[in-house]
Amino acid sequence: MSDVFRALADENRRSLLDALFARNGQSLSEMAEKMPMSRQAVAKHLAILESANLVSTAWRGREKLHYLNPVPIGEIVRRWVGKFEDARVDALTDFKEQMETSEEKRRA
Amino acid sequence: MSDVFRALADENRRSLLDALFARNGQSLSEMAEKMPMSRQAVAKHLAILESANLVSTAWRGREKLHYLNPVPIGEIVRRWVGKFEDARVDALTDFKEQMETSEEKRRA
DNA sequence: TTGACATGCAACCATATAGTTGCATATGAG
DNA sequence: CTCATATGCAACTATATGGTTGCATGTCAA
Repeated sequence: MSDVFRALADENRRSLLDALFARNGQSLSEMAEKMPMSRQAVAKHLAILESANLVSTAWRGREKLHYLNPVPIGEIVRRWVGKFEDARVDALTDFKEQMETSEEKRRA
Repeated sequence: MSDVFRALADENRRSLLDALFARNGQSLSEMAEKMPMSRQAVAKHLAILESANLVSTAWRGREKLHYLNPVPIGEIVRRWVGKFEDARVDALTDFKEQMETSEEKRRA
């Protein structure tokens, strides 16, 4: 899981996912052309996405094709984030109560 | 948005969010006690969470209290991740088709 | 077979990040 | 007032990260 967040932390890697979202199954060179960096740099980013299981790859001859991972990647993130989202309203309540409490303390 | 992912990329920062989830409105020292690092290190992490809008703070006297941000933080992440999740089934289809295509090419 | 193309591997570099320590400042308690 | 507590600020360090370049390897095509 930490791998997923780390992988998503980089803007360039999110761009790569966007590119695959636009057209799935692209080769490394293909993706590298659109990015403002060397092919090797892109290869590293894709490797990180792959090891975070956000992207899976398949060889076709000498080309390495990249696919948005068919595994429900989002679930991991959503589950973790969702936990906090569910607490949202309570948190707001806590926050306001706390603010009021400190107000009272100040006046006291 | 990139700030959010970057902020979440660190395990220690996720722990801090967990700690606030367990008990909202803790002071810096309070949170630092539970973490395996100096108070200053924790302060930096909390500052990052705060600037990513994941945590908001309020002073009560000399204590700085930390709250899970009442703003729907999850929305950002969920929306972004959800985009890819929606593409999940299609991606799987693409992937399989591509595999089969390369099979055929190989046999040809 | 030979050459061009696609990728991988390794060394290297600059900067960002996560941590430290030491000291300064502000507030609450006695 | 004075002292302890809570936090902030700044300098410094080590390692991680994102990028580069050069060369090796593997595969398709003529």
